Amino acid sequence: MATKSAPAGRQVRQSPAQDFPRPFTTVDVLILTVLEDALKVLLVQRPSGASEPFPGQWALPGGYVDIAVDDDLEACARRKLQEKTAVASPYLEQLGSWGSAMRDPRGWSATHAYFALIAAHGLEITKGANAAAVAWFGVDEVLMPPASPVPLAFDHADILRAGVERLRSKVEYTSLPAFLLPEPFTLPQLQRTYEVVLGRPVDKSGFRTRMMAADFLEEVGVVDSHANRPPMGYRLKDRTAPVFFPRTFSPRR
Amino acid sequence: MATKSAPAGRQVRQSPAQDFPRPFTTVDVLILTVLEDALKVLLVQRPSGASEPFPGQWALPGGYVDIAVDDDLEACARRKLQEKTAVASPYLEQLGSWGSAMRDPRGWSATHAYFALIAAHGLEITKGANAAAVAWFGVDEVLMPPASPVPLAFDHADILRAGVERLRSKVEYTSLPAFLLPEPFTLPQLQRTYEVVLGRPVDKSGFRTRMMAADFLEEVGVVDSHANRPPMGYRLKDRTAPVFFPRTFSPRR
DNA sequence: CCAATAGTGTCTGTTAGACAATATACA
DNA sequence: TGTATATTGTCTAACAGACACTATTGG
Repeated sequence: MATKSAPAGRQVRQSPAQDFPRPFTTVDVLILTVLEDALKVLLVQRPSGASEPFPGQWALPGGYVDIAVDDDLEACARRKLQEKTAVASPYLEQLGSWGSAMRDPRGWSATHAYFALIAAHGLEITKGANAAAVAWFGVDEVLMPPASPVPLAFDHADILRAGVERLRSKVEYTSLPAFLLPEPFTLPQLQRTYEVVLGRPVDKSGFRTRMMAADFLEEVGVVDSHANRPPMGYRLKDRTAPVFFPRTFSPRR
Repeated sequence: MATKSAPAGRQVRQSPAQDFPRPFTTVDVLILTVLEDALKVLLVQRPSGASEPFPGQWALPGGYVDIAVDDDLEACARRKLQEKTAVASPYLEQLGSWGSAMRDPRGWSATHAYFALIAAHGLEITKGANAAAVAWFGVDEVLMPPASPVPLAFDHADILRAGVERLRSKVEYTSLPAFLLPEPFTLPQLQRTYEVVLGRPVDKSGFRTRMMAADFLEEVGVVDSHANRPPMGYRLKDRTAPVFFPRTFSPRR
């Protein structure tokens, strides 16, 4: 919001300062969901051409910023998200950036990582244009030490680890897990999602009072049940941002 | 509005997949301190050459990644930090990245922003190599709406705003302000620092029990005082990372 | 009736927040 | 002694955590 805008007309193509060789710039997206009571990440298989780095290995969806198409980094991330899933407007947050001389064998590169939370639903995963395989993997499996059964390309394991850590810590004091469920969802479902992400049980009564006190849910009528009391269905009042709880979940040790 | 001239002709050597024209890559550093009971940011004046963007305006210290010198993004940030201040190992955290077609008149660019917390002390600010002016500015002054008395170059006001917001929110539940003080510091000094960053008073007794419970301070002997009870001096047990408090500061409303 | 899950009530130990009281320096 | 700041103590209302209890469906 710098009020003074520079004259926009000026087109400098080659100011001396730009003689620096440019690193190449990519965007990677961490697409997370909860499926089968586990936190999962969407991975794509890299092309197998001999000149490609990490041929055939699994990697985060992503790729070069296309300055002819992408207005900004977030638009680029949304484009790549759209290419793999048909999800229109998921929760999307910038995770950080990773850049170094060594992370890509082709040269100095920097990637801007985003993470998206989506509802797995009956979601169709669309194969990439180049028919590359796309699939969900349990994050704990992918990150299993010391040797992952699914070794990721580049430094994508670092990025995944950072994303999962960020999610787990934010879940302690935000409503983020609600973005992992399709609407309408019930409070028991939401609680289960919290438990899956946190990896520990959560007290029912306390959970419910917390959620209601945060005032971010909207009743949308009871949902069907099979052989017991039918639960109330809810949806988010605001799907663009999570709410922050004043206290962390369970500091008890 | 993305479809502007994007000549793919800008050839880049190396492997085929990299025919994308590369955005240029910079790193900017938000150097923050508390001085004269106010949160301040270090700004540098841009060169005044006619071919330079935003000539003479104030900006965050930063610049191009030099792939011949910088091993990774953080090393680049530390280098730029070192160029302006002589501070060896301040607290340094990645803030985020900003990239778009419009933020720099010279073309599609992406910057990786870091923020550093340093003790102002009797710190010597070193003028840049090109003798550019360097100075501290109160962040509230720089960000004053609707028209800042110190309009920043590029989208640096956005970056500053994001950094200050991040700091203010983290201060609610971390020991970050301790990195803004020279060691040894006293609890009243630390409390004052919290109050300056948060912009509101903090209860003395509660503050102290909180700090002691977090167990991140080390006594280092009483420090001189002028005409009253001399306070205890402390230093950080670990200068590399802040501690997180289990609860936010004052949810009272 | 029972089984199973949804949802609410109750009790209790802990603690944040307000503020009062005390400690220690110097003049 | 008084003054100024540092540091500790006390009281209370609020609340998290544990868990028991009630509610509502189908069979």
